[in-house]
Amino acid sequence: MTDTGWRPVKRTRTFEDVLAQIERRIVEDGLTAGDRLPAERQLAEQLGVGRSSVREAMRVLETLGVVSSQVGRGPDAGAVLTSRPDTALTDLLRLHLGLASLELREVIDTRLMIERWAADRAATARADTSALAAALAAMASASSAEEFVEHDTAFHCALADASGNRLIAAIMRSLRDSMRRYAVEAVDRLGDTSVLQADHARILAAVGAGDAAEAARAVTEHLAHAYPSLFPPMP
Amino acid sequence: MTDTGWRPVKRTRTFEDVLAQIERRIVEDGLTAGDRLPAERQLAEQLGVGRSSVREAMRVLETLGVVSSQVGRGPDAGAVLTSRPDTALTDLLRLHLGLASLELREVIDTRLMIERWAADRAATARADTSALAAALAAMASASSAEEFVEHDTAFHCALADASGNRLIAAIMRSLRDSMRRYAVEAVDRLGDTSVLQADHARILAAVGAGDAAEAARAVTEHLAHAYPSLFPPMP
DNA sequence: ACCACAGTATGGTCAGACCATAGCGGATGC
DNA sequence: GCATCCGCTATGGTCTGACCATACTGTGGT
Repeated sequence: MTDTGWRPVKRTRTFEDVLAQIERRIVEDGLTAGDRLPAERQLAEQLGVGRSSVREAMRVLETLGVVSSQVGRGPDAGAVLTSRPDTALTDLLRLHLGLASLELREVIDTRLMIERWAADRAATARADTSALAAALAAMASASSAEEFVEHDTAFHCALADASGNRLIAAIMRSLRDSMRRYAVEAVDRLGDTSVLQADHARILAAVGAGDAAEAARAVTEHLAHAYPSLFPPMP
Repeated sequence: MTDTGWRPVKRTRTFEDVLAQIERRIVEDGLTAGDRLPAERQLAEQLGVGRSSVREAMRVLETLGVVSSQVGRGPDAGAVLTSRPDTALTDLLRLHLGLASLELREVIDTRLMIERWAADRAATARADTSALAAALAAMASASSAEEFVEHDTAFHCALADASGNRLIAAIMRSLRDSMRRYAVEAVDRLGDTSVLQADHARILAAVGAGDAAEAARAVTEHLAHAYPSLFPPMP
């Protein structure tokens, strides 16, 4: 029962070693998006491992949105460092929603939190609102729920972008992407999108006017309109 | 320039097909954490692909915190569905911080946003504060910056847990894990942790008293104390 | 009833082969 | 001289088959 001083032998899979070495190289050499990694075969030989282990490490890095693999030959071929945290986050959320280890309520609450913050920031910073206005206009001419949600997503992602925080923007994009199905259902259930469009216009106006408090309020009420079942009218 | 009607042939790698089918099975069969996936060889045969493709799909799922592979034999061996979104998020953030595609400022801003929200929620819900109190006590007897940060992390994660939102809690845990290095530096720079400890006590008290506004204020000031360079004193 | 040991299903790894892709570069024709 | 074509080659993608380490299963002996 007492500590014998023995520790279980750390079982490090080969690809994890490869992963660690690649990460070390990224940090130490200061590699950034656009830089190339050695070819799989070359890396395998240099590290003294099989190509499959290198491939599994690459697969992990690709899943995390850090590298992108291109076949063929030339400067763009091979494993190139990228910066796509949002696709990785999207997959993460979608799978865990499917696994029921996350509930829609939790995702929407998170979205509300982020969006209030982003609206506040964007308004305070007097951010450029042209992308917001463009999405708003596109929404007005949407002819289906799918199309509406498409531009609605663009609007809200533009709001997150306007906050100036890329992590927030990436999380927002992922939340929207993984929720697309539920958003379309919500719009279908509502039937009429005029309330939502008015909300959007109000958000845009508040951000444009630099009124942070009003922007946050507008966002909050907008989500309550879109998901009335999750935000019951307060007494 | 105009649309010719031609679409680029979708290049679907085999492992992506495998991935899609596994995901479909998870959703359609309602699989959840604890359930087992077929063995790699069996899956490969049933899908008519090589084992390596199945392995790469497994690697992706493992990276996303959805499955966990165990060697050996028996009920616990093989690929078992799990629910570890936080480890996946941690890797994601750490790598992107290393890649310099995210800045520390963005991460800390995100943390402040989350923590204010969590404190508000925990206070409003009158959540159980025993985990917070335990971490606070442990911090008081810490003898090194590393140890202090360890319990500090526990405190803040407990706060996120108390919000009742697992996604928020997972993001919080990941933010802290990927920032550990910087947190230790910050504590070292401060030298004295008494201010931070007083902040923690204030947060705990506010949550315990159900004072949401005060809890959010306390959290905000706490982060300003911990990272004075990022939150310059307002005029 | 217990224990030791062979059996076996599992993931982990490697080696080698072949394919598809796409840029590179020399050969060819004008 | 220039443009075009076509083979070469480096790259990732995939499959096969083999072998190893691990850890449970079941059997047989005590």
